[in-house]
This record gives sequence, C-alpha cells and structure tokens, in this order.
Amino acid sequence: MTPRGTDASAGADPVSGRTREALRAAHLYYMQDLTMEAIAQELRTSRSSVSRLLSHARASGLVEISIHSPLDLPSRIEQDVLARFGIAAHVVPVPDHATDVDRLDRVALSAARILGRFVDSNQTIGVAWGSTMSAMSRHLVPKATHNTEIVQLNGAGNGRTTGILYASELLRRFGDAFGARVQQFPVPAFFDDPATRRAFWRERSTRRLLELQAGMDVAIFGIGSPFAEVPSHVYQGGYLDRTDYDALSRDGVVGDVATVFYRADGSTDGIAMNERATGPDFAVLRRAPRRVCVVSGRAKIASLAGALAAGLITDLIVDEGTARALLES
Amino acid sequence: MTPRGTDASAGADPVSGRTREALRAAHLYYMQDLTMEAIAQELRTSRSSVSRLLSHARASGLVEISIHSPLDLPSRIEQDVLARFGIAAHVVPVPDHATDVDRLDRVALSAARILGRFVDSNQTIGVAWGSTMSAMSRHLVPKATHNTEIVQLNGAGNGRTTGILYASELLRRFGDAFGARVQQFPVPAFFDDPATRRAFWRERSTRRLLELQAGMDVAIFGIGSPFAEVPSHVYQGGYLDRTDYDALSRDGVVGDVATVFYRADGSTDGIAMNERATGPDFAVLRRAPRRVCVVSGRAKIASLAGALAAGLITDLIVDEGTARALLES
DNA sequence: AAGCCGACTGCACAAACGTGCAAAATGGGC
DNA sequence: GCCCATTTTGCACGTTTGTGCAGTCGGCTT
Repeated sequence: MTPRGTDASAGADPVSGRTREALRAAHLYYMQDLTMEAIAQELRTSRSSVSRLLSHARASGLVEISIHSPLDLPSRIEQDVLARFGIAAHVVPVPDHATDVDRLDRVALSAARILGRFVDSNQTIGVAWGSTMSAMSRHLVPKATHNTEIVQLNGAGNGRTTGILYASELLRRFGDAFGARVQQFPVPAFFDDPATRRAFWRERSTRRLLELQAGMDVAIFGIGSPFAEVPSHVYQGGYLDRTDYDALSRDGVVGDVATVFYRADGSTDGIAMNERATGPDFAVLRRAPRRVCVVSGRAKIASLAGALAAGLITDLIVDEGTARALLES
Repeated sequence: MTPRGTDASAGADPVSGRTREALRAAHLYYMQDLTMEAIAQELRTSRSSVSRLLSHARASGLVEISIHSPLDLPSRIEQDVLARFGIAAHVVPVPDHATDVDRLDRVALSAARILGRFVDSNQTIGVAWGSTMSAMSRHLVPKATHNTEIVQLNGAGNGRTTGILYASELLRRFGDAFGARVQQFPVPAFFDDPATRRAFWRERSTRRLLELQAGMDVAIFGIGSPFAEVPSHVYQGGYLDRTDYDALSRDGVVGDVATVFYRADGSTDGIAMNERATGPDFAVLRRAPRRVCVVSGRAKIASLAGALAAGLITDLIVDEGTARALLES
C-alpha cells in the first residue's frame, strides 16, 4: 500500500529539495544515530553525498549544536568577570601555549557560532572591521531574520589599498548570513584633514548613515591595540604613519574601537586623531543596548581594560588566558 | 607569566571535575572544530577518553543538538496533521520498508530526545508504560529540573510476572533523567473484580495518587492496539485472557491508553473492562494541558484515530508512514 | 547546435572515531 | 594499612567519516 509515496509530489517542488534532504539526513543522523552509510541507502545516494549534506546542514544553521553549563557550575571566570565588570563574558577555552594567531582563529570561530544569539529580526546591527571581525565573518552560521540591517561602523579606505573591497566583503558575509540589508560606509578610515570630515558629516547621505548608527540595537567589534607586539589590522594596513603614531603615543592612547582611540581610563577627549577618524563617538556607541566585543591575546589586555573603563562593552567574547590575565590586572 | 595556571586550583575542586572536562571538551570539539586527538593533548589524556567524554556530554544533555526547519518549509505532513486534527505533530522520518520493530525503536529514540521540550520544573508528569515507553526510557536526555514529580498513570502488575519491577525501572529512568521524584502506583494493571478496585480507590494512599494524576501538567503515553497483528505489551504480557479479549471485541474496542479502552469514536461508556482497569479516566487525563502521545507502525492507525477522536492528544510523535496513512484514513 | 561553465556525484584513500579488553587507579570497608 | 570492588585509562583494532579528484549532468551563451 502507498508504494513510494515519499516523493509523489517531489517533482512539483521547485524550492531547495536540497534543504529538504539535508533536514531529513540531519534527523536520521542526529536524532536517530544512523550511520551515514545507512542514511545513504534511505536517501538513495552515496555516503559521501550524505557527508556533504550534513556539512551543509550544520553550516547553514539547520542543525544547531549548543552547550549548556549545568547552572550550578558556570565557568568560574565568567562569574568573576561579571562580578568585577558587570558584563556577560563568554570564555573560549584555548591552551596557554597557543600562538596569538591560533587564539584569534579559535575565538573568532566560537564567536561566529554564538553570534546568532545576539542577532534578531527588526534590528540594526553595527559592524566594525579588522582581523578579528574578518576571521569571524568567514564562519558565521546563517540565521533567518526579517527587516534586519547591517551598518558599517567606520570607514575602511586608505591611500594605498582598496580597503573598501575588503570591508565590503566582510559586511556582505554578515548580510548574507542573516538575510539582512547592508549599509556600507564608503569613506577612508581616517580623513587627512578634520575639516573634510566635518564637511562630509554634513552630507545628507552621511547623515542618514549616522542616524542608523545612532539607532543601533547591537554593535559588534574587536579591539585595536596600537602598541602591542602583534599590531592589529589598522596598524599594519598603512592607515597610520609615523607622525600619527607619535601623536597617539603622546596622547596616552591604549587602544581603539572602530578606529576611535581612547586612554587607559576610557577617556577620549582631546585625542587629535579622533577628529579625523570615522568611527562612531563613544556616546553614540553606548546607545546600543547590546555591545559585543570579541578579543583574543594577552597583548590586548591593556586595550581591553580601557574599553571596559569606557563602558563600551556589554558582552565579551574572549579567550581563557586573556580573561584570566584581565582579572589579575 | 602565570605558568600552567589552568589547574592551579584543580585539586581544591571536589565536584565533578568530570563534567567540567566534558564541557571543555565539548567546547573544543563542537565550537572550535578541533579533532579529538588535539583535544586529548590539551586535556592531557588519551584520544579514547576524549571520545568517551564527548559521549558523556551528549548523553547527559551538556551538548544539545537541535534541528530547525526553516520556517518557510515546515514538514508538509505536520502542517496537514495540524490542519486536520488541531494538534502539533513531530514526524519522525523512517523508510517505508522498515520493520515495525525498527520503527518503534527509531520513533522512541527521537521522542526521547525531544521530550526535554515538554518537561520543566515544578510540574507533575504522568507516565504510562508499554513497549514504546520502555524503549523511550532507555534514551532520555537528562535535563535538570526542580520540584518535578513523575507519577505512574496505571498499574503494571499481573498474576504471573512482576510487572511492578518492570514499570518501576521505567519510572526510575524518567525520574533520574529529570531529577524528579517518582510516585509509583503499586497495583495490578487490571483488578479481577471491579469491587476490589472501587475499594482500593477509597484508600487514602490511592487517593493521594489519584489527586496527583488529576493535577498533571504533562502526560506521556503510547497507544495499545489489542487487535493488531503486532500486539502491544499489554496484550502479550498475560494481562488479559481469552474472555477479556472477547469482551473487548464485543464492546467494539479499538485501542487503549494507559489500559483504559475506547471505541473508534473515542467513547468509553459501557466498556466493562474499564471497570477493572487502573488507568485514569479520560476526563481526568484531558485535564492535563499537554498530552504527548508516541506511536509507531501502521498497525496502530485505527487505535490512534480513536485516541484522536477521544481528544486525548495534544502533541503527537509518530513515524512518517503512520502519519501519512493516518491522513489518508 | 555546439560549447562552456558551474554544480553535483561517486570513488578511493587517508584521517578521525568508537569500543572491547586488560592494566591501572580510585575509594570505601574492615 | 591493606584489600577488594568498582571505575577509569590507554591501546589496538575495525568502523565510520572527510575530501581531492575525475567524470557527469543541466543550464546558458554564442
């Protein structure tokens, strides 16, 4: 009775039979513990295809894997960070001997996978750029949203390379992952002349973007550490010259968020470079109710502490060693 | 600086270093995509131990794997069941040629894994018994709850075997999985004499249990199908004799839920056996806001249809073939 | 119609994984 | 303090899974 009723109407279904098969494979694999071999038989395909189907199911968010600490033993470190700084921390375990490159990759990967918790429909999401954000962007797990908007926090152009392309690719990845519109910010990272910036800021197109930033629900950013041994993207990319460095040094700068510089106490007043920078004023940034910061590496501890002092962060994703060192500082 | 700070205080931590390690392994494996080999090095143990740690993490609910249909393509069948019967269906994919034993196992496994959605703190959970419930009980994924109570829906003793042990084992598994108290119902499945039952029902200890049943938040049960080729547990276990069968047949019975029998139209009035049965009256059962039924196999379609007619079910977990056949009936 | 391009498939191999077993470790009980 | 019962560990093996590659299919262009 009802022979091969399964795909009676399969031909009539134009949309993504792919997704449908991926879902079925996921059920069979994750809910029923069949082997891929067995699933291949049920789906009349090869084992390798099932493997790929399952990869697709994971990468596209059909399958979600989450980890719950039993509530009685939340990570000690996360508790301590909450107690001391009043923010939610997500500590990523990384062995102490890992290189900074390793650290960054692993934190970015973890961050990408939990980002879905922060993103939802009808939101405006501010996104910065840099090596951390770039690594994250390559591992985002898609999540369907409606009417969500990704807005670039700061310009990415410079005299030499077309940072624009780099940033737009990064933004595009975020947009794709969440089915969101993307608002680029096509300006250089730093203007040469503060006056040019002020002029630009009066342009209607710029003001529209600044208004979007002012209404952000979530901001996502890394942290720049100008004087660390492993310089952040901004400091390698030819965005700053010798003179700029000296100025930052004189002003007592310890880090930047979206190319806006700050001191160890979190203050920004009188830092000349900020007159030429394109990132949002911290007062604007702090209007976003959720401000997610992704950091890795001990080199960034001073910068991170400054950002905390400035009250820029509500949710911190950080590697274990850095979190521990932060608590000891 | 801070050399091997990792386990500086490990010795001072008496509680489940096991769970802590499992969590860490899970992070590394599921969030950071490390291989077990790499994790073994980080945890200073063998690869096999990591494999076991991860198994433990999954089986104990530290790691949760869930599958989301994109909202634009929920299973067609689930939609149809909702439209026709007004209940939420969870359809478990099973190939058409699977044996009924296979079907039952696979449905029970899937059911066990989604049961967590229905169970929460401060609830009273009614649990029946039978081959389906038994298979489920072996795969429950633990979930921490407080003040939750598991209450047995119907007696399990019979003249020959100590069904009591069997049922109590089943109940215990539910209790363990949810950290809940367990209320056994130490009576036979059927009394020999209706009068004995009535007497028993007046006992204080019995009344306490019946009150618990009356206040259930969730009921979980399979479906018995007395006249199907593959008889349910109740019908193999020596609970009924020839005379009983004939009586059921004469009364037009098509199935039972927790040893209470009903006809195709869902009615129970005048079915003699029910005078001697120990399961809850359907009026009582229907007071539970959530009533989860787990069924598999085409043989049970008539019984399932009857239970639906009786309005016993709010959430149905069922194999694909049976769901399809139900819709065609 | 031929041709090109990208996406998908199955094969074959290497890598990663699960599990029975014996040895080692742990932790009460006397 | 020692001993036995139980649990945990690492090894070795067989199984299961990921992936580069070459071949195929379908759609689109010229």
